[in-house]
Amino acid sequence: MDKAPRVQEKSLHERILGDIEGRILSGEWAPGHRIPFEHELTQEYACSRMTVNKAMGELVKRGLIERRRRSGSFVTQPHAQSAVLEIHDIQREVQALGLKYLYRLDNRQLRKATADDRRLLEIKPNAPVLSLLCRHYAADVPFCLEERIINVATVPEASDADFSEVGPGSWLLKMVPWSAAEHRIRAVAADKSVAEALAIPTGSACLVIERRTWNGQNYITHVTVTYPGDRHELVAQFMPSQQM
Amino acid sequence: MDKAPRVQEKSLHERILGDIEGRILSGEWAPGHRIPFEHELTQEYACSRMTVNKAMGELVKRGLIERRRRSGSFVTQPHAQSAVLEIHDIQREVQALGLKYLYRLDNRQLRKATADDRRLLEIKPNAPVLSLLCRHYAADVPFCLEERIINVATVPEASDADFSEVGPGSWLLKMVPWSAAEHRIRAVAADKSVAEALAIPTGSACLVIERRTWNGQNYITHVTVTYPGDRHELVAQFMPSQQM
DNA sequence: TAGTGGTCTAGACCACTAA
DNA sequence: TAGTGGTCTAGACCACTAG
Repeated sequence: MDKAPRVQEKSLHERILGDIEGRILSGEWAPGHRIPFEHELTQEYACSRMTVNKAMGELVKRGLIERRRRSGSFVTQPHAQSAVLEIHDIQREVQALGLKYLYRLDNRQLRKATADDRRLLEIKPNAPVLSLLCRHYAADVPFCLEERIINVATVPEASDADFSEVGPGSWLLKMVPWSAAEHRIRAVAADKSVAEALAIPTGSACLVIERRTWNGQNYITHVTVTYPGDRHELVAQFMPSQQM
Repeated sequence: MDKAPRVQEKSLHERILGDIEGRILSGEWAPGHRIPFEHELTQEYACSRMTVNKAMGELVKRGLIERRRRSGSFVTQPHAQSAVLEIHDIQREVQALGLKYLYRLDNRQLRKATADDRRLLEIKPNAPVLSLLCRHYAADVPFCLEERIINVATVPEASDADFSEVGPGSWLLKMVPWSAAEHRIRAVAADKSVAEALAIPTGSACLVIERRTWNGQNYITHVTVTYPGDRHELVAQFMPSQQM
């Protein structure tokens, strides 16, 4: 079959996807509505079933429809919001703000895992961990405080790195592949030591991001990053999925 | 028996996807590495190009590879961490904790947009907005404070709803389709009015989530939810993208 | 210009399940 | 049992771009 190659047009499956998504988001097709069968769309768009199927598969991934064999495809009920939160490397983050970046290592300690370490990294007693305390500065003002433990068994090279020049976050990102991370985000009042480290009043509101990174077998590292609340903000963009 | 086992076997494109993803995450294929051409994978897996192509397309969406015509497909540089942050309906959130949920509307006002409203919703001067102030309780203790404005032009039904029984969040989720949302997350110290509303000391650290929801054409609503910092935590799980 | 990926076709068989 | 979606095939043409 010949096709008219028109310039600068969306591909057909994108157009089908967009049409249906538009009808759902506009409310024209309410939750529960059965959308046309693949073979009907095949006729409507004068294309093969594979092309329709690709669009439908994407709608499923975006959570807009559910498909049931023998029944058809149905607009889903409104779902919980999920947002994509981008958590950047701190150095990049500061430099993206156009500010001078400075890193400083305050403490470095190679030791046996404490009870806390064991809980955070889920490792055995006496397993070696590298404990780091460091600060990141933006324009010579403390930007955030980083408290990190590294599971040395999973990153043996870490025990040789001194982290006096390069932050452990950037170093790990380059050295270690990881496959999953858990984040916890909360607000806390700065205690005395945090307040001193960040040069803010004791009791100030701080945004704390806790992150634990997993390589598929073990936890690699646990980090707590504390930002002065009035100087930092996390931005998350909801997207149905990835754009096509 | 030669018959395939009842165990749910992955489809072929999922297996290809998993194999390649595994090699990338394990570091076997470092960033910049060129992965086999489609026609090579076609031979390796003894399948058609479409099947390989489906897996490759998914790897692109997950941000693990980049593809260039005439050059091939390459493992991308380590990317910024992105995490999927689920933001739930507050009622569900409280009930999921096994606590009694109570909702209370403190203030409801239909008015012309102020300068602030215009900035937040990107609407014209004097456009009508519905302004709501309400509180959510868990086990009879204030759980969070919700300050919301609704763009009445996009949700005319809102001007008739009184929101004395149902929270505007749940109501909107049911009534209005939306396609995008922006979130801002920060830590702030409770001012006097917030402190009173949440029954916490003035100056306490609070986690603030600001969200603006878009229907593809206009902003529908802007909401600021304030949680006492010591009673709430956001949890985000990193995932490469959507699971297949 | 040659080789890659992007897209699409016109079928096919199968698994699942509502009727 | 019949009809839906899930997956796959063995081609094809085209756009893009490195060489």
